[in-house]
Amino acid sequence: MTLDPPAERPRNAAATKAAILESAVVAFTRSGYDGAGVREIAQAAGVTAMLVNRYFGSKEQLFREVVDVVLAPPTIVPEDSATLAHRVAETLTARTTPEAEHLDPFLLMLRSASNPRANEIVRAGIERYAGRRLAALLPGPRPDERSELLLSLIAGVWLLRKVVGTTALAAMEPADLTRRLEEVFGAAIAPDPDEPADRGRAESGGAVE
Amino acid sequence: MTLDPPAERPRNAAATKAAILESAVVAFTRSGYDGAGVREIAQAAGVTAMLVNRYFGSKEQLFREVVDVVLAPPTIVPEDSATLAHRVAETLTARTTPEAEHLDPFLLMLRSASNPRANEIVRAGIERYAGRRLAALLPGPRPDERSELLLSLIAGVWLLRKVVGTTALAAMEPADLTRRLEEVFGAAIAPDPDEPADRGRAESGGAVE
DNA sequence: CAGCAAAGTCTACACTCGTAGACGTGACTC
DNA sequence: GAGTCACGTCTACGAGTGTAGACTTTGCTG
Repeated sequence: MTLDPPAERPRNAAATKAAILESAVVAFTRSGYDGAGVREIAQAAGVTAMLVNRYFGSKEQLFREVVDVVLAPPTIVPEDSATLAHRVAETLTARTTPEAEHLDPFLLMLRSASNPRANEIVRAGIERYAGRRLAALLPGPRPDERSELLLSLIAGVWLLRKVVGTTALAAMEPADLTRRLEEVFGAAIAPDPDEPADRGRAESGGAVE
Repeated sequence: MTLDPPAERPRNAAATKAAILESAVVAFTRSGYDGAGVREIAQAAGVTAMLVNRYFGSKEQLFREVVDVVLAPPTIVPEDSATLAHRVAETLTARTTPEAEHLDPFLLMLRSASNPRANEIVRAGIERYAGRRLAALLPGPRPDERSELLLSLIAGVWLLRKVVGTTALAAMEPADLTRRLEEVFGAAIAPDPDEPADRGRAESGGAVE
């Protein structure tokens, strides 16, 4: 758990700032941008609310840094695009079981979608990190469209299975769900469903930097 | 548009209550449960904030009625399960184009997901209306699982394409998106991907490993 | 036309939120 | 060991929220 009891930290700006940031990640992921209060974040970090604004300028700036921190490391680490659908399906299933308490970036996105400012910050982050990184793994034309489509499907499963918590989907047998999601994701990222192959073929293999 | 200018309505309890409810549908769908204020809802209906509580008891009760009103009519009206994937894909694509301003129940769900109370109300509504109705159309075993899975995928597309607004997905060619979504949805609701057909058929024994 | 219950409004309360400025206090340097 | 500057806290403000009770006005009915 990331719930430190007030750990009597000696005075250290860097450590305190890191503690606040970590606490903010937890709070924003659990309650969303509007749902998490500055005082609550500060208390979990063992400081006062004012220090949050002193180090991060404002709640919005803090959220911006949280999004960066959370989206920067690769969430999905696929080795090759062949087994991508399977691996994503497997990971997603595991992280969205009722018992799991994984703090996923998707939760942060879902729970902050109601606030327009936070939403815009998340959108920029998604495109800059997850979308681009995923698109680089997809062969065929228009990889960005298929990568964002895959992200959207993943987000949807997170939403209904873990946030909203609809019963049938939440209680679904992991093996069954994984197998079915693999089919679904495969259809989403397949190079071409049935359209002629000449459209936008030029950029195949164009690795991003 | 549902934005009435204060239309000088004569005193009529039923009409006023209906106006408040309609205004609440718009406000909650646009801003979510927390984002929409009682005063704002009342003003759009041409009344004072107090009247809202007088007629609906509380904001939460109002939201409950809104969810009922919004989820009761069938959003997706498929004739048969064969063309279901295609029709859903088509409708979803049309409603999530950047130009469209359709107030969809999915938006209400997405934007209210951050609030636990509202979330629970939405969950109950989804299961009671959309999930059950959709499941009735799906042949094969465990239709509830596949119906909720389809709903989750739809929600995900709504989220990224219309709420978050990621660029590639939002700008995607409607025909391309429809075609691809049809494949995806087809994989989600297909009676059985590759598992033997005897599983889940006889659930009286409950021998699910 | 008069009366009266219903429809609608006004004022106000208790609370939470993010944030600004003034004020202690700790740890490191000479 | 004393000075000093960064680190951290305290008090408080202004705006916003949902809601309760007392008040006023309207439309219907006799």
